[in-house]
Amino acid sequence: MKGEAVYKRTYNRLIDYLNELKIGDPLDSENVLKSKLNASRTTIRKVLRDLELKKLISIASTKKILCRRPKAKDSFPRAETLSNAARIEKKFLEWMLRADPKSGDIINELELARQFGVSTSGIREFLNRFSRFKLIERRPNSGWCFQGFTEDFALELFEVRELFEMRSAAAFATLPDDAVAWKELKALEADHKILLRNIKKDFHDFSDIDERFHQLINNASMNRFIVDFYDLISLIFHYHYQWNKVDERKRNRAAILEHLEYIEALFSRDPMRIEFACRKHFISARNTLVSSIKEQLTVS
Amino acid sequence: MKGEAVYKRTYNRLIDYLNELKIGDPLDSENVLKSKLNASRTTIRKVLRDLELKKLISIASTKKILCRRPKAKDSFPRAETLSNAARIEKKFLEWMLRADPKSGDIINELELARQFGVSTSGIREFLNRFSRFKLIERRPNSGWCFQGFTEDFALELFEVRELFEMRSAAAFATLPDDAVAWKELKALEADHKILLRNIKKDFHDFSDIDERFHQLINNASMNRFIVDFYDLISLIFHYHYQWNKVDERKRNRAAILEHLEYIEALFSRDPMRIEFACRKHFISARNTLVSSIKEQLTVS
DNA sequence: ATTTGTATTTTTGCATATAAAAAACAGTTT
DNA sequence: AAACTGTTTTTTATATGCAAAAATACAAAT
Repeated sequence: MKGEAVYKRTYNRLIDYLNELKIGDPLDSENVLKSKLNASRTTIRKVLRDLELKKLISIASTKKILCRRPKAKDSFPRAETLSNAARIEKKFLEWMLRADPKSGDIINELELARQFGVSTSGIREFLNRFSRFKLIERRPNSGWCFQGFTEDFALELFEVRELFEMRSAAAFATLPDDAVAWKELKALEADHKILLRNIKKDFHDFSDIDERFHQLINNASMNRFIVDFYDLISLIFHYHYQWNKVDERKRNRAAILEHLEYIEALFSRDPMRIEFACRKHFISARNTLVSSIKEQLTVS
Repeated sequence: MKGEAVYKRTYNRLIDYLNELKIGDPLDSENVLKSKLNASRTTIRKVLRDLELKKLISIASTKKILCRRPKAKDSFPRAETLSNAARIEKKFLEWMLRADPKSGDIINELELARQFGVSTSGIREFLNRFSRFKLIERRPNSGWCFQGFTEDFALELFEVRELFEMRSAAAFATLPDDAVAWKELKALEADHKILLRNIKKDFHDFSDIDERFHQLINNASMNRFIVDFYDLISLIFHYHYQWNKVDERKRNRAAILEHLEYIEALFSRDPMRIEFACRKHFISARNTLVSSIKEQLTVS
């Protein structure tokens, strides 16, 4: 009744591990595997036994050796390695995109459970965790009320985002010269330039690079609350990118240019320049988000 | 299996309602009672039937009338009107104060469930909700790891708190003259002055007035994320006030004076004065918190 | 000292069961 | 027909059950 996601995940990891070996090579001890694969010895042992049954390895009391190269189909499908909780999260986000619930809509645990084919307790636990994003609100003894991704929501989100990132960017500028963050920023700058050259076909890749960039800056704050808040931003952007396709290439190109200016400002370590570039970027990012919300509202 | 907290709470509320009536008066209809007492009609009906059995009221198909005045012992004890979830929260906070878990300590659901005399699912749901405060962290397939109320934690908390409140205070200053917040601020100012006069005996009341004051300011931000963050601040202060008793009167007196200066600055609507007073208050508040954490560390 | 075999105990993750509460439905009465 | 009450259906809050995974223990082997 617990699902076997951990077992399958560990199994796949062990296969990946075997792929690094040559036939005849000995495997690490159970305890070493345990820490390498991040599972309990109990699970490791179960996997090892099953791999022996499949003649992938041979276990002779003291030494385990690889017998044949694993094939692709020796692994479990990735979907089966997801925990129930992860699966529910995925389904819920997909459902949100499809059903596009509006402010005031009520969601009910039983209905979602039926729709997703999982138990109510799973749904309940997920909604409880998800509520930290303030997109849903519990009504005691009744259901959950959808708060809607409204213009107000976006503006409040951006207010905090800007507040946090201005602070983080300032902190970034004071990092010591040998901090790894500078190297990562250099690498990101290069990636931005490459993407800018290939913008015609690769403009979709921006969302990824955008997240990496802002996350890098926010991490410089060394503040768990600021870093944590970026989870919400990521979620919203992931969600929002799904429906705002108009002018995407043009918008992304403009954003890359802003990022490059922002990066240059960071390298200059000049607080005024940083503040200026950061604020400029946020103004256009906010406008993009807000206008796409308004569009969405007129569509539906 | 659901507990009868809602029933008992509604029962008590209905008793309170009856206390407003004279013997022989008719009660409102079920639907009116439903909205007055904030419960479903189902629950209202159950309570009404039970009150009839106890001869407090008489129900004649169409009209319900009060038969005798309710006595104090007709109500249920307040403790029984708490939901299971609320009870667990209370117990957990008490437990935290007593056990004073340190960074790295592991808490386990089963153990807490046994200790609190509730089911593991109740504990699990609570811990899930509580984790938003970042004081505990889930270890998948293992327990929960206590993060500890360390100096770092306090500093990060204060960084965000200051960032938010500076913003809120600035927003407060731009509220229109007729906003209720100004009246509430006036009232709070008076309360501060009264408390200052009676500081010798009433210094304990400061914690309450402190929360009201900062909450009022933060509400002016009109930002759900900023307002929400104050839940964490409240929790931490409630928790922290329990063990830092040294110099409490002196500290509170100083804080009241800072508040009064801060309030005056708000009334002046001068951004510079506000920023100055706000920052000054936070510096001493942070020092108080940090030094009491250090003290706590040396004690244990 | 590190590994493994084996057995046992504990704890987690998830599903299910059930009483309480809410919501929906259907008559009545005014 | 609007407001009220009686009845039935649906949903939530919580406890319980159980398989999977983790943790523990210890002797035997290298």
